[in-house]
Amino acid sequence: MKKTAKIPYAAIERLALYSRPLKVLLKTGVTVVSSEKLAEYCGVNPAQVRKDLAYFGEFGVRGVGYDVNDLLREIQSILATDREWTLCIIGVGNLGHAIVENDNFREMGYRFVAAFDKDQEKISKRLPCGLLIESVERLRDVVRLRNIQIGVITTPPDEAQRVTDLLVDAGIKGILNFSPTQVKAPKSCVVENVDFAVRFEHLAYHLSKVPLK
Amino acid sequence: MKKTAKIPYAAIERLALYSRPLKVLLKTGVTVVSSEKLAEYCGVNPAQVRKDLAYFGEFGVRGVGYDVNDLLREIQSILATDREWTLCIIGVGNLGHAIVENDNFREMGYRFVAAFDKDQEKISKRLPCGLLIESVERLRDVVRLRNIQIGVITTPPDEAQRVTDLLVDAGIKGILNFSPTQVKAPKSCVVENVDFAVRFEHLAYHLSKVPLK
DNA sequence: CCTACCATGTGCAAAATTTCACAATATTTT
DNA sequence: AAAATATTGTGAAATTTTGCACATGGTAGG
Ligand SMILES: NC(=O)c1ccc[n+]([C@@H]2O[C@H](COP(=O)([O-])OP(=O)(O)OC[C@H]3O[C@@H](n4cnc5c(N)ncnc54)[C@H](O)[C@@H]3O)[C@@H](O)[C@H]2O)c1
Ligand SMILES: NC(=O)c1ccc[n+]([C@@H]2O[C@H](COP(=O)([O-])OP(=O)(O)OC[C@H]3O[C@@H](n4cnc5c(N)ncnc54)[C@H](O)[C@@H]3O)[C@@H](O)[C@H]2O)c1
Repeated sequence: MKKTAKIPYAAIERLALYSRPLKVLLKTGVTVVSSEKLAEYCGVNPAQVRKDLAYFGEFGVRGVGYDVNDLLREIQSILATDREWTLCIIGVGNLGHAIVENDNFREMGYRFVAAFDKDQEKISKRLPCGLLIESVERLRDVVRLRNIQIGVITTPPDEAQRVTDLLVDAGIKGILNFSPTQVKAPKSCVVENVDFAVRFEHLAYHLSKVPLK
Repeated sequence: MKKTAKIPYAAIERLALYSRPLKVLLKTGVTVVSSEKLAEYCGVNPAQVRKDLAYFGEFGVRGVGYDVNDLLREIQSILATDREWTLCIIGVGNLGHAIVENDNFREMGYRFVAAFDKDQEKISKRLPCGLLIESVERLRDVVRLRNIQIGVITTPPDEAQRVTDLLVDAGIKGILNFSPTQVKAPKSCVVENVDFAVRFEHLAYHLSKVPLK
């Protein structure tokens, strides 16, 4: 594999996808898996699986397949989920609550160490996970003090850019924005806009092409 | 534009993206927008905007741009969000709760008319939006009775395929699966797997490539 | 009515991504 | 130990998607 081949954006996302069945196989006691099986579990082409993995190294054994445990560790190392990340959430509404309380994220190494809101009713309340909701006015200080790397935005869309600017100003390195607007930040801060309502719209589009009987 | 050009999957998702700033412009009283502006708001190339729209028709006026109101309606018509869809949710945990309670979805035409869980503690409780949580055992009957078209899965991943099979059996036409596993269904049922934890992993990957100071 | 101007719609080239097909290599069978 | 079988890694082909560049058609001002 050419050393500096450009890695498709989609390949990274598929890597994450591959890790899901690997975890299940590991628990089930299966030790080896082929690109064909893995592809089947994830609904992709086997050559795609092999090529995606080949961007990062040679993890398989010809004629045999991939060692489940090894491959999972390799993928986690590539995706940097083998380490701890410190995060904060801004906007503790229904979605923010769901994300912060999700055990899965903790297991993946995402540790929420702060939660901010601007609603006086919510500030100073404690979440089930133990996290205290703080005023968004404290954001800058708290981000610096607790060395927070990633900010997750779950405010309404009209507040999202303002919150982004606050986060950037506080020196945050990455942002996940769940509000349905594209926020912008300087190159020093990596932004991922996650508008998952588009998936509803995508489904509706497909259903509208299909006779609904 | 060639009549039967194959429409890229990504084009559909971008259409949804374009609708977000259009709604804001409409509210702000702006009546006309150029592909350049729209592209800027959405972080894409202006030619891309024009080409995406051209798959479906000629919505603009040369030398002028697009009428905000008209374009929004066209997009909503294409994405079939100009009509009502009836949905149910399976798994009323934190995420399921957030989705059902989200006003935005209702405004987009997604009407949740049933919520199912298997937890006896939750069954028969009423959600803030007024929806009653019902036993998943009633799924088949309720789906048919209330003419439900789309099922949204927010159960843990190890239950997702079972729930999918139930939904398919009940005759559902589309499924949105939010659990981190790829569920499979016959071609008669359109499935959209929405594993948004991959976006966390994607961000972590990028941050690990960047010096974190 | 003519001219200057502007932004769309689109043919075509470029780039990116996916898939094929097979050489390479490990294991199992005879 | 040779043959048969299995499955990876990858160059090259096929396909898909994006972006350029400009003709086209509409507006506005004189
Ligand atoms: N709920 C969902 O299923 C869902 C799905 C996709 C996207 N979203 C988006 O996620 C965002 C949150 O959704 P939700 O359902 O949790 O809404 P919500 O109204 O329940 O929560 C929003 C929270 O943000 C807080 N907030 C507002 N402005 C703030 C600011 N400047 N600083 C700090 N906190 C602020 C509010 O006080 C509130 O607690 C919205 O943009 C929504 O469109 C939600
Ligand atoms: N919370 C998040 O931010 C988040 C993000 C991404 C993905 N997810 C995924 O979404 C799913 C739900 O997440 P959550 O945080 O809401 O979890 P949760 O534990 O709060 O909720 C799960 C709910 O599903 C119900 N359930 C379990 N099996 C069922 C069955 N067979 N039929 C009907 N109901 C059943 C449970 O009783 C519970 O109420 C999980 O798969 C999770 O991985 C969650």
